[in-house]
Amino acid sequence: MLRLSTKGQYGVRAMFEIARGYPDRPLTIREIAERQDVSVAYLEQILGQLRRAGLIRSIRGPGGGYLLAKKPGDIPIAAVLGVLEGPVALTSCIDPREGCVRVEHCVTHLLWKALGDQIEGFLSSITLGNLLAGDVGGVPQVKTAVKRTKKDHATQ
Amino acid sequence: MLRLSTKGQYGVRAMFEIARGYPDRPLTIREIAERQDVSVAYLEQILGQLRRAGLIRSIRGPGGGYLLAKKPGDIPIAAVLGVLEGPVALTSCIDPREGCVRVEHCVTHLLWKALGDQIEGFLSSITLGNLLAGDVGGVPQVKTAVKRTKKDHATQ
DNA sequence: GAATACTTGACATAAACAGTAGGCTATTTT
DNA sequence: AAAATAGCCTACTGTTTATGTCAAGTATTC
Repeated sequence: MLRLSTKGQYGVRAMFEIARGYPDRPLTIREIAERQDVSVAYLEQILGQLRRAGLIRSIRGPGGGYLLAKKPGDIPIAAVLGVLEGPVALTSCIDPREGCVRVEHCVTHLLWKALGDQIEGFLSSITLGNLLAGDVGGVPQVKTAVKRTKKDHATQ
Repeated sequence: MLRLSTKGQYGVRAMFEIARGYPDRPLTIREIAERQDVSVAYLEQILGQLRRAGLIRSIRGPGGGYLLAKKPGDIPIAAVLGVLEGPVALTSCIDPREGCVRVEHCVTHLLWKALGDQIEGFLSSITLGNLLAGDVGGVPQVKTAVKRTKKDHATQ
């Protein structure tokens, strides 16, 4: 369940490659494609989206390529995925572009909303900088996001 | 990004309806279908899977219908979705049924793994019982799951 | 002005999703 | 026993989305 599209995956991996060269060395599409084993043509599409969104910038002509538009630490994974796949919207019920016709009847609405926020929060908390440093998954398990009965106070 | 299939959504909603009748009143497919506005034929498939997985049990003949096989508090949402959609596997890289050919090269592997665990943990922490009680999303934002570098101390 | 590299949009294919259809079996009621 | 009720099972199909490919063009540098 909940599979991420390859587009999103490739996008993140491409950004990672570009980040490695930051700040001086522009990477050509060809280099990225080879290192991450993705077709050049497909990458063009992906990088195009990311560029238009302002996450990277391109330099044309010989010696050109792609560069990050900001510092790696300022680019959360959520931003990359947001550009390539739109907002986290587990159900059409939640999607801001559609809306829920039956919010008040929809018991599960809150559930999907909460999970979506959880995911969004997680992806926002991790930047390309973290990825470069290998700073991922430091906290294996997070406390439950359910408010249990009053007596159980969050220990953290 | 990360859309949940309707099958999973319907499944959870159906389980919720069944849970409302717990423990005495069996619900017919027809009732569930009407209340949750899903086709009977489609629901049959879904409930069949849930039944074979042991989450619900059925009673045939007049007066029959579906009942929860356990207490609502013992059925986490993760179990329902797991049956209907398989394990959380954001990437084929993570899917236990496929496996990753390039684990050590795959920088993002850890990232997807961590996110998957996060989601799994969340969905495991919420049961049908919580849903019945409206106990969802009590904690809107969870602390970041990334261990930041020492110099950048989290301001919040 | 030639080489390099990015830009754009149309198109092809395959897989997954979402749902339908139809017939069958079990149980209860009359 | 017959009829009515309710679940059980499998196959099929239309639609959408994902995943790319291809071809032709534009900008920049050497």
